[in-house]
Amino acid sequence: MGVPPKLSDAEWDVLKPFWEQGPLAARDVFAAVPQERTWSYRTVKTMLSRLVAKGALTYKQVGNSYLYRPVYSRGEMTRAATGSFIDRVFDGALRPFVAHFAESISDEEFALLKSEIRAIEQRKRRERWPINSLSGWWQCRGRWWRLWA
Amino acid sequence: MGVPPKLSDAEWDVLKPFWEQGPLAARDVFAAVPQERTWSYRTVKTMLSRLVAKGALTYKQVGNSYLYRPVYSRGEMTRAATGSFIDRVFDGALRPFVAHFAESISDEEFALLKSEIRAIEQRKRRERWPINSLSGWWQCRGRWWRLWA
DNA sequence: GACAAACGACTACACTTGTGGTCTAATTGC
DNA sequence: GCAATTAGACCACAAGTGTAGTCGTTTGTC
Repeated sequence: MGVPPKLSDAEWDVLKPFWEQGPLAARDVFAAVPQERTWSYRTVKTMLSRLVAKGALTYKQVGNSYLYRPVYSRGEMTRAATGSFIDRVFDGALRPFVAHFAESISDEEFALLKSEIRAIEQRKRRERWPINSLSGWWQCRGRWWRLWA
Repeated sequence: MGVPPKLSDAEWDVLKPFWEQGPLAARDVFAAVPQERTWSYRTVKTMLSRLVAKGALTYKQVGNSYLYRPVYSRGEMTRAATGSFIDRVFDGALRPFVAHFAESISDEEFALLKSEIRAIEQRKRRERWPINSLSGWWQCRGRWWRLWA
């Protein structure tokens, strides 16, 4: 529980792979981080520790390394981020945000927006973001480890 | 010229009054800043200097004080901020942003969004944000000063 | 003309962020 | 069993941010 913490730019890049790939060890995150970020492995480690300190990640010891896992779903994090962004830039007012947003996009994007709206209207389904399909097991060092008992 | 700089949370609060009220002196900004910010006048001064250093404000000496003026319009700043936000949180992809956004809002907000879209579709006007109506003159210390010759 | 008020310049200082290094203990390969 | 690798713990350091203080000069007021 609690509220999703605010993340910096770099921290978002560290967190995103988790939502796509499930729980990861430090070395996996290092491999998954965007190439534009020419980070050293150490830097990734620092990021992970900070994200744990902030409450965005938890970890579980597996063998002699940590397997990290996000605390919040992508939906929760983006919802919080979008909210605080609108607060900061638009004083929390949705209307100018929408107005500005809808105006600054291209015609194609605008068409996309409309069709998206229509689609959402029709099927009001949840779970648009792929939720980590955690199998509950993880292979490492030739063994299988049980996760999140 | 140039690209709008990135602003911190507090800096947005300092900049907003300019777009609503036109050029301001430090004391006016101090008066205009949201009350939640229980800033000292000194803090506002520091913010102003930093915004000048960042290229978000310019100033002109008027009497013995500075009259500050934003370099970019609100539209330019919000466009830049929205872009970098979508980059950070949604990897620059508009579609998930729209999808997420449209899904996380309430029914009323959703209706508002649709009506806004329809309105925008009909009158594709520019200038949604009130542009500073700079008179070119400013009163201070009992005299009128010519601005931005 | 003197003095207080106001203003800009410069300084301070703790916290966060971006980036990465050292040290030591555990693990693994041979 | 021992050396090489790898992991986590802890440390470093510059830039940016939030918040404000001091100092010297200008200016409005009496």
